[in-house]
Parts: sequence; structure tokens; C-alpha cells
Amino acid sequence: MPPPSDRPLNERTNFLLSQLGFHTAMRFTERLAALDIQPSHFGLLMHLAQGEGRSQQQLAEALGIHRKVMVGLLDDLEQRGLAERRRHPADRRAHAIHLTDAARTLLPQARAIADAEEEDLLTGLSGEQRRQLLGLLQHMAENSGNPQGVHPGLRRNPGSP
Amino acid sequence: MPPPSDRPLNERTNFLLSQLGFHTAMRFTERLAALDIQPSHFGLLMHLAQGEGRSQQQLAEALGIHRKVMVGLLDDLEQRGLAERRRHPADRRAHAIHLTDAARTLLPQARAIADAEEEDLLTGLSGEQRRQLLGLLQHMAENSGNPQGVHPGLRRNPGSP
DNA sequence: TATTGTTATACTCTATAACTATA
DNA sequence: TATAGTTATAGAGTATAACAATA
Repeated sequence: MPPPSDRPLNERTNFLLSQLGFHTAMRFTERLAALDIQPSHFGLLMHLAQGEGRSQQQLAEALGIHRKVMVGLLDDLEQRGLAERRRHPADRRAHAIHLTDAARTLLPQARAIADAEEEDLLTGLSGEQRRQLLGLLQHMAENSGNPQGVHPGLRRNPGSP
Repeated sequence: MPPPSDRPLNERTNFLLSQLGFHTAMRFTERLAALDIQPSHFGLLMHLAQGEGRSQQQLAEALGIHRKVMVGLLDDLEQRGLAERRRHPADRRAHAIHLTDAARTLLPQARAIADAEEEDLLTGLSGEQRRQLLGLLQHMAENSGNPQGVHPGLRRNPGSP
């Protein structure tokens, strides 16, 4: 077994990923505040834009969170007039979640903020370097065991029954 | 101004960085638990290994945290027999922080855990790809405004007087 | 009996303020 | 008056447990 390396933190890929990941998430959060939403709301809106009418349970599973957390997220979105809980056509226990027109207006603005954040992060890198980086990160993400688009920071309850 | 892109999350560099950064930090935390320390303790031990005898205030500034947080970190390390608060030779208000022999034994084990975590993250990437990735991340880290080796997750108090 | 959504409670982490002993 | 270290307190966020309505 080789001896452990004594590289400084800024020469460790794992540290740099954690540092940069936290940095960009924090800055994205600050920028999204202008729209009065948070990254978790953005992720949920993005998901709803791909298909409305799903139950809270289905949405919670897609985002990798506990259904109790989904209650709070939807409370927030409903309060801001961005989502609606409608009657589920097939299951009277469940709600069918839909976007509002306000959400369809807001979503492009939120996407533009995400684009701007990414652009700031990639400043100084060539198009070729950006493609390389994206490919390497995608490779690692697939290898990590996290489902596509599921952020472990919104984590599922460990002992979910 | 171009329209905002509607790429999915796993095609956004900023999302992938946040996802992978959180993932590796979480897994590193779990692995370090075998040594009964956390990543913030690891960072502090790494820093102390580069030079002992500094004051808590100096250490707090180097790690980018508030001095009040340093109190808790050093309480933890002292309780585990990994650090000592000695009398500061020049300032009777301050402490001079030193590592113990136990810490010098533990630090290589912690480094080995960091190495193992990095190796798992980079599985499947060639040596050339690893060098490319490291260089790209270092470029972005320098561009981000975060001082070298300072993790924004251990963040300084916003309104520090 | 199991599932959907919800609420109440406790627990942990962080932030604000103030205190002491020195300088 | 300012600084090093510390403590007390309150607030935000998260986990545990239990609940009513429906399948």
C-alpha cells in the first residue's frame, strides 16, 4: 500500500470539487433570491415543467427527497402562486400538482440566472475546455451512484419506512 | 441577449459541480467517522501540521471561519487528545495551539482516507484525464475568489465586527 | 393492512450578543 | 479603546413519531 500523499488541499480533486460545488451553490442561491425562490424550488419547477399532474409522492421520489419535505416545498410554491394542488383524477388521497402561468413566466428567468452563474464559473475556459470539463464531470456523476439530476443535498431520510 | 437554455441539470456544469462536491464531501465525512473526526477537523489538523504555535485567531483567519467556531473545533480536538492549548509566549490573552503525538499518528491515516475517496471519485479516468480535470478545477478555483484551501462551507460570519 | 399527505415535537447547527482578561 | 477567547441565548433547518383520510 503506498503511503498517503501530503498534497495541499488545492491539489486534491475531491477538495476542489467540494469547494467549487459549495461556492457555486451558494452564489446561485443568492442570485435566485431575486426571484424569491431557492435552488430546491428551481429543481422542482424544472421537474414539473417536464410533466404536470403527478402526485407529491412521485415528485418526492424523482427529486430524491422525503415526501414530508415535498409538503414544505409545495407550500412555498403555492404561497408564491407558482404551483397548484389539484384533485388527483385517479386517487382521492393524492394531489395532482400543476404549474401556474406565473411559474411559466418565472422559469425562463430562473434558467437565465443558472446560465449566468455557469458562465461566471467557466470564465476564462475555452469552448474545448468546457466540453472536456462537462464530459469528465458527467463521467464521474454516472460513476457516483447518484441518479441523474438528483442532488444529494436534498437528501432522502436515512431510515425511511 | 440569448434565450435561457433549457438543458437538463446533468448537462449543467454548475449543477454537476454542486452534486459531485456534495457527494464527495458526504462520503468523506462518513469515512472520516472511523477516526472519530470530521472534515473541518481534518482541515485544521492539516493546517497545524504546517506550523504549530499559532493563536486561535490566526488559525480561524487561515481557515476562513469565525473565531467562535474555532473554539468548538479545538474543544473537539482537545477532547480527543489531538491538540493542545498552550500558553502563548508573546501574548497572555492568546493560546498557542500545538498538535499531540496522537495527532501525528492519526494524520497519515486521515490523508489515506482522503486519497481513497479521491481514487473512488476518479475511477475510470486516465492519468491524462485526471491531470486535465485537476488543472481545470484549479483554474476555476483561482477565478472563484476563494483563498487557496479555504472551504466556503465553513463560512465566516457575515457581519463579523 | 398499506399508502398519501400532514402535523407536532425534539434535536442539531448556526447566528447574535455580551462577558473576562489582557493589550 | 481594542483584541483573544469564551459563554449564553435565540433562531433556522432537519429528523422522529404519530395522525386522518383513503386505497
